[in-house]
Amino acid sequence: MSQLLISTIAQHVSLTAEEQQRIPSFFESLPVRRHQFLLREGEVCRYEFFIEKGCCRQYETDSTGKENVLQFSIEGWWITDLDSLLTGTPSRFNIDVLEPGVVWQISKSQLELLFNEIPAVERYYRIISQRAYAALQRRILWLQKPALERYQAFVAAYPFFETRLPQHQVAAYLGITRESLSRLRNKIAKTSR
Amino acid sequence: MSQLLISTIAQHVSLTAEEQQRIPSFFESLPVRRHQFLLREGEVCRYEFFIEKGCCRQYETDSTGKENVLQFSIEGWWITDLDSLLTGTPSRFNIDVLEPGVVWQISKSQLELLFNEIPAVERYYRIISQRAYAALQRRILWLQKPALERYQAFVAAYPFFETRLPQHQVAAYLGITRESLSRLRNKIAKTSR
DNA sequence: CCTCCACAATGACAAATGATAATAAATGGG
DNA sequence: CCCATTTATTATCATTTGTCATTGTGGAGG
Repeated sequence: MSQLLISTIAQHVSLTAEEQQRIPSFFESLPVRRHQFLLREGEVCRYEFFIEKGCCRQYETDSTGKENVLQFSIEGWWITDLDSLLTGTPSRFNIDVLEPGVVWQISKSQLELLFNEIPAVERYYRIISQRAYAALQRRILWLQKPALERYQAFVAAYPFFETRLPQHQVAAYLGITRESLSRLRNKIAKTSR
Repeated sequence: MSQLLISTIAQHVSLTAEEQQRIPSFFESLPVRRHQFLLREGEVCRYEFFIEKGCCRQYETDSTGKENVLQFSIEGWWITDLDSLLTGTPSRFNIDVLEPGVVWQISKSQLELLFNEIPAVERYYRIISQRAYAALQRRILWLQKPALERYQAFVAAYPFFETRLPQHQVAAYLGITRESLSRLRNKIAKTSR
């Protein structure tokens, strides 16, 4: 039973006891190990994933082999390639597991079914979609600024990632090299003492 | 009569003749002059804007006074601060007019009414929302790359902006200085001959 | 026709960031 | 607990990008 899935949804919309009981039945849960792929570049994305425990990342590998991180996702967050899922086109992204844990997956058709059966979930989905859009906009504005400000904005917005993610993953999210990030952190540490 | 508004929507969904006639009545059209603001930072955004003619930009002014462009919008495109519009919170953005023209505006309540009366428009709205989301994702990946690649990706994706926008506006969109952009263009011109 | 102003290009220099390499430290899996 | 692997730091040097100053250019408006 995923208590977290229900409580996460219930944070934004009201659910009856019966709805709370039925929702998990639309999902499948799966344990995931480190380095496991939930989606590979070139595949069509078939699921929306809810992270119950652990940590995942969505990234592309560019022509030079560099990995650019689009998103991280931890307990209580969702992750998928929405474009591929909705249009049925092959994904440009990989989604893999950084920390082992448990994810709940739901297919496109089951999701539609769930929306029809429990409209509150559709409402919840609209709310978080809108938040995700606003988050992407903020991110674009960060990326138009120098590396130090990007990093500080990131830490301010997501302080828990600071301790949880390897630094080179953070660097790949910020669009800088791990060496640059190391220098920035060193500079910050110096000026603060 | 905005033929462009109808034809733009009809590109993605089917509309009856009667629907085509009714849609514009939910909007107000207004001529706009250069430098006019459709939205100012600190205001709550009240409208979604459809550009019938002309060109607008959405941007923030950061703490150093630098203007960071989030979006450009031309004939057949939409522009608004969705977050402010939906949540009723003050906007961090300005939307102003780069080229004089005509825009059609629709309030949140009229938009909801329109969705209820003509469901095809709601479907259209979902389709373009999804496209806008995918476009933001692509943009984030561009911004994680060096300036030259950002510029080339921009030109490849939106060749018509290349001739239409002042270069310093493009630079503010790419997150680089106008001087850097000028250098990049110079380098490209040299290598191509 | 002239003037003002927005826009673009360029050079010189400073600062930030990337690339490479070497080393140290931490961590995960048997 | 140990070892292989991953991760982080640091130094050096090259490249990119930003800053500042100057000049040129074209167009809008008096």
